Amino acid sequence: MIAIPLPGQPVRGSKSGEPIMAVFDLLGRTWAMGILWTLNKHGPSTFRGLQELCGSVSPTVLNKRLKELREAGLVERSENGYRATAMGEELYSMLVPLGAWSQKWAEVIGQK
Amino acid sequence: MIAIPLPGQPVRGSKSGEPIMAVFDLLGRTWAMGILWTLNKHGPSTFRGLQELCGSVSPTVLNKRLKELREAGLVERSENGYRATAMGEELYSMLVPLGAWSQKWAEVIGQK
DNA sequence: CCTCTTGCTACATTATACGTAGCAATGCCT
DNA sequence: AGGCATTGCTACGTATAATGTAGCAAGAGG
Repeated sequence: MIAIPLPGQPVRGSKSGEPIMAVFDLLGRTWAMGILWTLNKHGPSTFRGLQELCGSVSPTVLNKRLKELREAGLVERSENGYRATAMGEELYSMLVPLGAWSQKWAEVIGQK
Repeated sequence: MIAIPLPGQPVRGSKSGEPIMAVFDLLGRTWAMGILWTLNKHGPSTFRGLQELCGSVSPTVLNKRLKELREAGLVERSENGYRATAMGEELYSMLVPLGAWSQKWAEVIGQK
């Protein structure tokens, strides 16, 4: 198994070690952005809570993603379950514009 | 093979059909963001040119991603090779802040 | 002790990604 | 026309990742 993507190391998808490529690797795994999105939108959640909020995520993948996100310092465990760290919230805030963009994109694609 | 992720349909990672989930699926595949990033940073590139710029992408994956990105209306073919569409550039502009964030993240992680 | 919830792990199946090889088409150049 | 280089892929075998169902160990509450 390839390691959890961290800056300064070759990652799945790129061998340059550029931080942005580590981010792309980290986020470019099933449910990674979805989990970050959900955690920030709904606040802290338990493992099972996240499973329900995400709807169709298998516990295997959820567990892997949570481990990776925790190791990357974006998610941590609290008394209320998993929650985003300050870094995680910052990253989330950069994903937020994607939400609005995706609506627009949906319209454009739909018109084809 | 699951279809190319489009809004309004269940996608890999989510069955809700929300556009944002389609975006997460589309971008959450190896090299998808990397290609978008490279195309916008270096301008239009040929297939082989992209292969070199990306460094370690296999033609199989590059071809798949390009097909998906074209179908999603983010990339198109021009006389100078592949290039980002207006929509693609817009999406790219939302990824740009990630570049700066990733530098900061690299420092924080590195200090551990 | 029994039951419920939580946070996982096991395992078998399917889907993706990787990497090397190479082919068909086009554009030179002689 | 013949030969060579470049481009945009496709084939194919292997390796890695994701899915989905089942279920177990630990803790809380009665």
